[in-house]
Formats: sequence, structure tokens, C-alpha cells
Amino acid sequence: MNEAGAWTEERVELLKKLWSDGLSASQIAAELGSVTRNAVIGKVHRLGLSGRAKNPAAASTPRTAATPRKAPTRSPSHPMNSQGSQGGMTRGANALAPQYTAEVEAETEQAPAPSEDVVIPFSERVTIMDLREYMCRWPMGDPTTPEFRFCGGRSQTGMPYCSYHARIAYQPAADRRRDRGKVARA
DNA sequence: CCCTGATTCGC
DNA sequence: GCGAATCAGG
Repeated sequence: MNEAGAWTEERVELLKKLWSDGLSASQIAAELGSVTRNAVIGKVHRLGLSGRAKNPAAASTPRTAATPRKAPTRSPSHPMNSQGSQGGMTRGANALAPQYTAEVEAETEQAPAPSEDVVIPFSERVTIMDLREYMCRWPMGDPTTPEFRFCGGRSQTGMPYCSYHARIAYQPAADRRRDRGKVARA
């Protein structure tokens, strides 16, 4: 019945629901399945949404007016070879544990032992020397021991911690599951 | 390094 | 109308 790739009423409603629910475009796209995050965003804008939790009166990002958007004439012959270093799409939080429930929310505050090594399948533990700006700085073990390490996961910009630890550090009571096993599209 | 939404433009 | 490509910010 429903053709993938076509915005049916159900799709649009789900889109609106998820969008208003606070889910990001990529998450919604992953949930919808056959669409990319760009498609979701595009549809959202087209529907007249966007802004989601933003005030219509408050132009947070005055991209318009202040930015003529630039007219690069867009060269259609750009193969986009800027991602050769990636070697693969590591999309999604590799450090994210698929399920972490109740325990974290019941924690309320950081225990004397910030975290257990067992809670995360981490192998990326790094010392302060290996710590990079984009790496999660979550204390692991006792700082008194020479084996003190940091999480080292990829942190959101501005966030000293990775997505996982960020949610632990804060307690937004938002249990949003991350990306599904989205199929790799051509 | 990553991901986020916003916008533009070809189809 | 749709979505990839691109930009800009975090």
C-alpha cells in the first residue's frame, strides 16, 4: 500500500509527531526508513514546520537577511572527495549503549566512583595525552591511580562528554533511542 | 572528529 | 513537491 519514498499521510503525521517530540531529523529519518535526514528536513520545512521548539518571534539564527546564502553557482562536477579519510560510515554513536535504563536516572548524582569500565564496551580509553578536543572526558577509575583514563568517545561540540556520558551527567529524563540499524543507501 | 538544522537548487 | 547538495553553527 504505502510506497516507500512517498510522503503519505501517515508518514507526515509521524514526521510531525517525532519532530515535535524533539527527535532530530536523522533519528526521524532512521525511524521512517527509506528517507534521509535531508528529506525529512526538507519535508519539515515544506510543511511549514521547522523551529520546533523555537519562538517564531525570535530569530535565533538570522541566516536570512544577514547571509545572501552565497551563490556558488554550485559546480555539478564535484565528486566530493573530502571524506576519503573516513573509510566508512561510522554513523551514530559508537559509544552509545543501546540500553541503559532506570539505573542512570535513579543515580541522581555522581557516585564516588563515576563509572565502571564494564558499563561501556569501550576500548578507546585514552589518557589525557591522547585526549583530543572532540573526545569525551569522562573520568574512569580513580584519579589517584596511574591507570586513570578518560572515555575518549566522540563528544558533541561544546560537550565535554560523549552522548552517553552527557546524558548521565545531565538528567533530562529523555530516553530517546538512537539510530536504528539503518541500511546503507547508495 | 562528530552531528545538528537551514537553505538553495536541480529534477 | 521532492531530495541531494551545500552551508553554517555547535
